[in-house]
Amino acid sequence: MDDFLIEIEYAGLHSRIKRLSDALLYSTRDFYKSEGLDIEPNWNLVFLLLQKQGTMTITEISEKLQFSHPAVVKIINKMKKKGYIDTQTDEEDSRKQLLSLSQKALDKLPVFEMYWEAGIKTTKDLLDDSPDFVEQLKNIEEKLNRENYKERTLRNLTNK
Amino acid sequence: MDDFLIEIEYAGLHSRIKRLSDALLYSTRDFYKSEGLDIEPNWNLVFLLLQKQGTMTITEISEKLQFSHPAVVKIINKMKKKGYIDTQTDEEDSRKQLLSLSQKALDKLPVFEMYWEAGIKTTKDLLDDSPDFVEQLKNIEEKLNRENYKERTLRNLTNK
DNA sequence: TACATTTGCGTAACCAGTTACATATTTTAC
DNA sequence: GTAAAATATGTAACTGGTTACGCAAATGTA
Repeated sequence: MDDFLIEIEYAGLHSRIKRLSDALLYSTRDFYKSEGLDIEPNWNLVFLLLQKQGTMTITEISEKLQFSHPAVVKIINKMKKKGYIDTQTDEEDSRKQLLSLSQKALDKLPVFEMYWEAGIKTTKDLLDDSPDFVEQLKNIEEKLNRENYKERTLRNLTNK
Repeated sequence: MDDFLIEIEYAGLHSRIKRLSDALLYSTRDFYKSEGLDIEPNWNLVFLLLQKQGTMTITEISEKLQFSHPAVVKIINKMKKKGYIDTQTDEEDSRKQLLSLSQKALDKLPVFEMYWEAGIKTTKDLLDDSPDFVEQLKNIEEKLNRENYKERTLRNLTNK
């Protein structure tokens, strides 16, 4: 090989994870574009959520995905612009925007699902000789939920 | 729990990897800031490279890290602004900028290394009950190097 | 030797996330 | 019933990556 980030072992791990994440993201976007699909990465998450729940607010979605709410606002605004999302203000709480899938979204869903399925198939293929990856990723997520990287590292510093 | 991205299994994996990558990145930045360190994530990679190689060009660094060259330009410009990088133009090829660590960088290195070591310790702790994670990450990287996500997914689409 | 190609690097525009701040509305507490 | 606190959402500014484009210098080739 000759991949410096791998060479330096633990010192390169964060950057490798970012590199992987970016590669998947850009490649997914490229995939949708090359197939002429009017969707973007992450929209599948919103489709899935709204399909399941019917109607949700920005805050509910951001909690479910564990994204910041401005991130969700951005995603939803784009989806609205493409006509996939209907909104109405909650009658009992006028601050809340009730979001749901538009008719156009429902119509296109079967086609989108075909493409998303192909992506899932790819993900499974990528993992088929790494049977513990997902589980061990979950270990890491849980540890970081209990105590984040900064706190842990401060602790490691003072315990030198 | 109640983490939707985990619930939906393979459909949420890319976003989980991004979420993890972001969490590490932001937490690292926060860590440096809270300790009053004048450094940013990724700079350790440049320090390591230049320490090992003495002098490198933008292009060489971008190849080593497998980052795009504009990404490296941005990192180096920031490091220059803080006085950590000396540059001189190559006498044989005036397009090339020869980059090296400044005296200030060399002076501060021992302190920085102490902090980076604490980070590596954290990373090891995060992985200590996930002994296969790094190796299986490498499997994935290698697969994607051979054929990227888009190509794989196009193939999975037509082979339905 | 001159012209076409390649290379190095800088800049602009984009992208998907973040934090910080603002505002309007609702809820709580006295 | 009103003031204070909390909540929902929007917006601005930042970050760290990308691709696309441009230009100057070097290299290859007829």
